[in-house]
Amino acid sequence: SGAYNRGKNMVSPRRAVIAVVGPTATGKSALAEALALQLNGEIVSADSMQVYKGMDIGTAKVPLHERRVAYHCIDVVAPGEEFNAALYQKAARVAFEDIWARGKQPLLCGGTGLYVRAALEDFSLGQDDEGADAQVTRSERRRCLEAEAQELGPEAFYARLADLDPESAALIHPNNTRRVVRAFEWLEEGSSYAEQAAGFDAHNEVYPAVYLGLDMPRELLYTRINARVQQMVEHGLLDEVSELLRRGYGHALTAQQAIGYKELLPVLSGDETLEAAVSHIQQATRHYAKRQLSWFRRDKRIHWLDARLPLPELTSDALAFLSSMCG
RNA sequence: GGUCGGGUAGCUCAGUUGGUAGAGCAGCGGACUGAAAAUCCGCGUGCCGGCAGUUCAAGUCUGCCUCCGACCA
Repeated sequence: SGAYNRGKNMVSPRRAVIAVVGPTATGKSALAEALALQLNGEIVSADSMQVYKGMDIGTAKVPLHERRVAYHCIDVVAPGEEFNAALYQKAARVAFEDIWARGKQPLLCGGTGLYVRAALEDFSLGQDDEGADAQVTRSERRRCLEAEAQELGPEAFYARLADLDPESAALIHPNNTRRVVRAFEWLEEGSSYAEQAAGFDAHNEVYPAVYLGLDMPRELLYTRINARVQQMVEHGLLDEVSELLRRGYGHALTAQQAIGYKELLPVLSGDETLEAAVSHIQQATRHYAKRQLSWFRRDKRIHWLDARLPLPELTSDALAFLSSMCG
């Protein structure tokens, strides 16, 4: 993490990142853009799905022709390519430095809590990969561990971790095989999950930040989510998915995870009606919003704003808070 | 008008030979450090349609009433 400290440069309020966070469909992009216009800023997306090219409608990217400020960390890889929090951490920090170097204000905006923390905090994600070869062996190792988990079954796989590294195992639920896999990876890297977890709550800032959160009553949020999903479909989400399929990304790791994409595959293959898929997408998005809230709610640094307010009012509330923070 | 089904959690339904009810989904809460839009965990009192009867004991049996559905007139 030392690599990312800016050394002698004193941290001044002017150098703080402004972060806009909260659940989906709450108006983060609009607020971030309004603030960017006011503050001579540029936007760094903190969204795990907007990094993928060609996934536009379903990830609610602001359309190119509507963007009034520069965006970063959007469209950085193809849907078939591997991407993760470590790569995001680097990309976001490069973007911050670049924006500051041009005398502008970075605004981090997005709903992927892990990415927000990875960008701003002293967030160790393990050893660096060295070149493309390291990348290959890393995913090979992971596949190996997954195969082992598959073969042994979740209980026995977990028991193996409990044997090798009881402290880490104690922090992970036996059913959470994905975390168990990662715990083995930490061991192979000469550390351990438990060792890392000790610092999880520290919130050591690498980049000082001011956090703005957007939220609204649950019922309204869900109404907005449902409407937005409907709108995405009307704006051609189905075509977007079939285009990704045509380009061979149907089995891409990411496309299979993205809400709004995975649910439309059975529609294209004729196994499900569009109507049914839409309600599945709405459902999944509501669940997602809940998970986002439970991530952000426990972060006491966030200053929450009422997302129901019209944009001008919301913006001036945000600006008032920011100036109170910066003196 | 008659016959047969059915009325149990917000929804779909289970409920064994009578012992005062439980699944899935929805909803709510939580965790989270290299897949994170992922992955995982926790939370189930509801006049069992109503009234009466049989019984020590009724969601469960009987009668009447009521509502929904199908069929017969």
